[in-house]
Amino acid sequence: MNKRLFKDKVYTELAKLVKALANPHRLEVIDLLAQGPFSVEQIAAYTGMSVANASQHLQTLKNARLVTVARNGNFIHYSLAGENVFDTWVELRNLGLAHNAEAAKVISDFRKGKSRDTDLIDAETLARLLQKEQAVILDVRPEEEYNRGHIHRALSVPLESLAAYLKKLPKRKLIVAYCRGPFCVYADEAVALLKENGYKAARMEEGFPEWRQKGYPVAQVS
Amino acid sequence: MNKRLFKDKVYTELAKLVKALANPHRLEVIDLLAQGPFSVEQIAAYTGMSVANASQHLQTLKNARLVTVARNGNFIHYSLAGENVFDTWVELRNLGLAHNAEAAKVISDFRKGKSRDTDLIDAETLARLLQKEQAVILDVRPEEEYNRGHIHRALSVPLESLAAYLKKLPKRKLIVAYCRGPFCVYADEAVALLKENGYKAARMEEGFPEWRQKGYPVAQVS
DNA sequence: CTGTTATTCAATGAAATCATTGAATAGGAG
DNA sequence: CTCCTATTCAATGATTTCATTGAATAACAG
Repeated sequence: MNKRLFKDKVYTELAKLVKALANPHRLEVIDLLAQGPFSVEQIAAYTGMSVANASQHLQTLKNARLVTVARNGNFIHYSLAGENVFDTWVELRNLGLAHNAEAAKVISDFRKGKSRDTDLIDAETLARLLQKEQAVILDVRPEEEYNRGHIHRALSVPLESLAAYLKKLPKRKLIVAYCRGPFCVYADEAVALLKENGYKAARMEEGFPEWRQKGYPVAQVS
Repeated sequence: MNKRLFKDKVYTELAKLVKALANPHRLEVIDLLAQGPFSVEQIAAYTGMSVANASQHLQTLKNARLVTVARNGNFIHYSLAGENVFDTWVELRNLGLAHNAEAAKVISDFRKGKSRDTDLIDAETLARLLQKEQAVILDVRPEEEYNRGHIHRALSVPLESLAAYLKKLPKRKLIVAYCRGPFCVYADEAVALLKENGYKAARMEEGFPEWRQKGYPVAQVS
């Protein structure tokens, strides 16, 4: 076989894979599916797409073998096709944040809108605090996602329940909120609310999937 | 700011980055630039593009901050914008080979065309052989690339010179050829030629950039 | 079986990507 | 300054991507 023909084929095949990732909606879907399986309807609702549109994007992800399908009664649940799909997404995300000043700015602007100085701690720091029992950890995702797996000792306090839950929290300890990932806004809103009420609060920069990826302690059914 | 608007912005920005990667020519350019800086003319020649077309693709890579530009006399040299660009490319490549059976097949078919049973060894194995001095390592890339950096103790034997070089090689030791990366075909052709002439030969699956990425010993001007 | 619900499919038009062509620039050589 | 060469730019048409719409499937409930 011709050398050039061979290379054309190889890079074209790889480009197909990358093309399947090269769309904002599909990236968001992958980010969401890192939490676990979701139905088309749920995916559409979470990402603000019409169901038909979500379905189409899911087809292209499926054709690229990035997601897998499982029928569950009347529903069809999509999941990431493997650990390495999430790993690649994280790699792309980090590259984007490092090289695309615009993306980094969008995030920091948004955070500034939520509270004057947002305290951010990374997974490594939180792991240390957890070990020394120096922090209360709040999982502010929907309870369903908490039930699928969460940081060891984290409490499930979905954002809607936080206001009612406030008085149960200690004022002296640091309250750390986390949610799905670095782009998830629940944690930012939780921290803002906590601070308004005089608590010491911070958000973990990453989300649950990153925590698990790094091998820190989790509680998980499976 | 609206939550959905924020997410749209973030994922759109990231998708721009991924879109810049989502093209066979641009992937090949990144693979090539992993060897070091090249001029537009060289890039066009190596990848089989017209100069104008290569230039356009380089512009989109530049706009995404994936490559950097440096003027050198009359020429303009493009380089990868950082270590992590190569890391991401490797991640995407691996994901592609793992999830896209078609891509894996194209490669294995091509290798089968070169020799009955292609002996492949990975960087880890070669590192062990190198340490025990049990292999002769041939760098079959163009000499210019060898000069920029190569595996410790590797000999520069560009493919064209291999036939003339044959008699200097020992028949008892294993001869390991490597080139730019897993898609580089020089090494396959070198191994085929070596085997035809009764040598024990294998190719290292990865290329020089991967070897360096993994932290194995290199000789390098810097 | 019939009706219901979740999902997919097919068709459409708007927008973006791509390769080619030929002209424009910008810097070095003489 | 003028010529030369490497690179970029602008315009064109072909192809692909994308969201929307409404119809088609496929599995479950009764």
